[in-house]
Amino acid sequence: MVAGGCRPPRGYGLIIAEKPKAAAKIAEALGGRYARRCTAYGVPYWVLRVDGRLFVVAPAAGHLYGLYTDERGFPVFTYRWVPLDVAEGAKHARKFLALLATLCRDASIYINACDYDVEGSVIGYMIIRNLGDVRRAYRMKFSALTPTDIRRAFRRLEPLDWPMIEAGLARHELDWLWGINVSRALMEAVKLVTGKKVVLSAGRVQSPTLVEAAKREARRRLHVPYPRFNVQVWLAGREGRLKLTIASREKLIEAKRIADRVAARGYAFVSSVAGRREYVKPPPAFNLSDLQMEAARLYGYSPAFTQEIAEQLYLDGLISYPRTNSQKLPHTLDFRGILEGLASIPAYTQLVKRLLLETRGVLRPVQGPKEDPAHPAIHPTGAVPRRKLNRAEERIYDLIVRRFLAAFSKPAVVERVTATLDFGVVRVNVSGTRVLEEGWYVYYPFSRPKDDIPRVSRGERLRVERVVVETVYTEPPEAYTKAKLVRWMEEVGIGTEATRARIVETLFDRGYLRLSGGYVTVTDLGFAVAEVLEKFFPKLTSVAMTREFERLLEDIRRGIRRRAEVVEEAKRVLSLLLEDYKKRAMRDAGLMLAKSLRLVEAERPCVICGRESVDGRLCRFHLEALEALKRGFVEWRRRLGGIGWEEYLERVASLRETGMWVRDVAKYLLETGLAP
DNA sequence: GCAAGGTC
Ligand SMILES: [Zn+2]
Repeated sequence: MVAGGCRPPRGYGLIIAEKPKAAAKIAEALGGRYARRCTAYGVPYWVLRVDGRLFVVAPAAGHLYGLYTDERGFPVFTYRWVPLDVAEGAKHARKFLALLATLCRDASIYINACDYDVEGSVIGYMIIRNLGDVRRAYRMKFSALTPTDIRRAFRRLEPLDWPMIEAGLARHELDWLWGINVSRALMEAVKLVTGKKVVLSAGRVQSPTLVEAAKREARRRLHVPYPRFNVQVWLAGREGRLKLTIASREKLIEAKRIADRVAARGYAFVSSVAGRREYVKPPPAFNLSDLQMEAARLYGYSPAFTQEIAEQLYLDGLISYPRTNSQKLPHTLDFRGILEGLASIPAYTQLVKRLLLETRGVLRPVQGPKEDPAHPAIHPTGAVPRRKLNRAEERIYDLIVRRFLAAFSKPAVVERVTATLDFGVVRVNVSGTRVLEEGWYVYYPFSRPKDDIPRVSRGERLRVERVVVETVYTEPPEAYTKAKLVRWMEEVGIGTEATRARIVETLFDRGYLRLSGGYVTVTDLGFAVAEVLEKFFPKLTSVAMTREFERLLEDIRRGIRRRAEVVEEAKRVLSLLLEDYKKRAMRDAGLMLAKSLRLVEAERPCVICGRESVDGRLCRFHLEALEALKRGFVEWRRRLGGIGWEEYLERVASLRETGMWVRDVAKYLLETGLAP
């Protein structure tokens, strides 16, 4: 350890922060200029005096302990807390543990100053339990890492928050029990059937996500496009030409009737042109998933990549903590200081100047609805980059800065112009927008709409130059991107800001998902795991399990239930499920999984794809596709007013919109000439 | 080797 003031004499108070950045803020808030920054084991800590008493502020780095077992096989119900380098091989944890072990030895009291949430309670508690003494421990409770909040929390130290700790411990145990046991159940099943070791996994968050992706993928592959008939017209007016779809009908005959009458009339009359002003409020500052969505939309970045970049910017001191759900910028932040800092970055000098003029120095940001227990929305710190940012860093930083600036700006004024065109048989509204006042678009141009108002005037006669009936086809549901999958997880409330992108990547690492042209597709293994889980462990495939856990944890926090009873109940439920599975279902599950991996031959292969068939001819996917094709034929005949089976198959087989399994079956039927 | 949760 460093000499002098960095080795305080026995009897100091040890304040444990969740991370180095938080430790620095706490030290500064409590010790001001007199906080001495020291380093040991490559980890910073601070020594300071408050009212003459000596304190040391030292950081953890998130969880430094995790659950671990050395038992093999399943069911496995015994586990213990061990240092994270043992539990997960997390080498970086070692130096933090080493420092905390050293500092805990001579401390007289221990103060858990980790983020005030269940995980923070567990992080601090495990350190104090293993390296210090819980009988001399306290909790600091603050909802933001601002000097005021920190000082207030320090003056009002509370005893250890046992209900919160117990809830956090229960969360870890429940996830471990379900996750480890069901993962092993999957792997053992494959091993039983093939003798091979394949890494498979399941869990409260990853499994509902996999099932969601599989459902979407199946709907896409089973999509039978239906025809629609659009009446398109080319018009000529005083201000130029325009092309419009003026009607869309399911039945060809109806669309044709409209087209004929429009052509016969030869003109359209502009019966009205109306403009309506809309005030578009600036969006709030980013939370992590908003940032991930924008980076995906604008630059095609995956959520995990965006997060990695944001974390680096945070570590470099350029932006605030990125793993936040908050869309709020609390007034305790030093807005003016941040803006002054940004003004010294050439790219933002003019924008900041403009913003200060526009707001006349009254800095009141829009606040979004989403909240976070520990961190505000992502914002720049105002620090000037001390190195050249790479392209991705520059883009992400730019998005964050601009979104922050926009939050203080005025609404944009957009005019929506709607023209009503009268074709005799139909009246059509054509609308478009134009920006009248740029407002916040000046700072955040990425959401600015294009000017596209219809160029026609009231009372004008537009000449119909051409009329065509165009056949279009219904589109399959949209494929997920990684960012959309992360957003789905957020919407249904599973995972956290810190874990969602990582868990999506886990599904890829397991071979459940693949990327194709930037879109998520589900592999045969992914479908098989989803099917096995839904059949044998349906609870784990539903987001309802997270809701149930939340209720249980809340009960523990309120003292209505005890951790031990909640954990015992989970073990009981799992024990029944797993014993039953082992006896009756494991071979079936193993076969389903092994066949999807092509480790086992199908007994009666699907004539199209070789997967196991249901009826000796088609697999479950192609059988479903055949059913969809038959239903589609009825609909196509209704819409077209008559079409033969073979022509129908030919058209469906050739359409871009057709789902893969449907196309397979259509082609197969055409080749073999088999009747449906 | 397997979860989900922290953070580096
Ligand atoms: Zn098949």
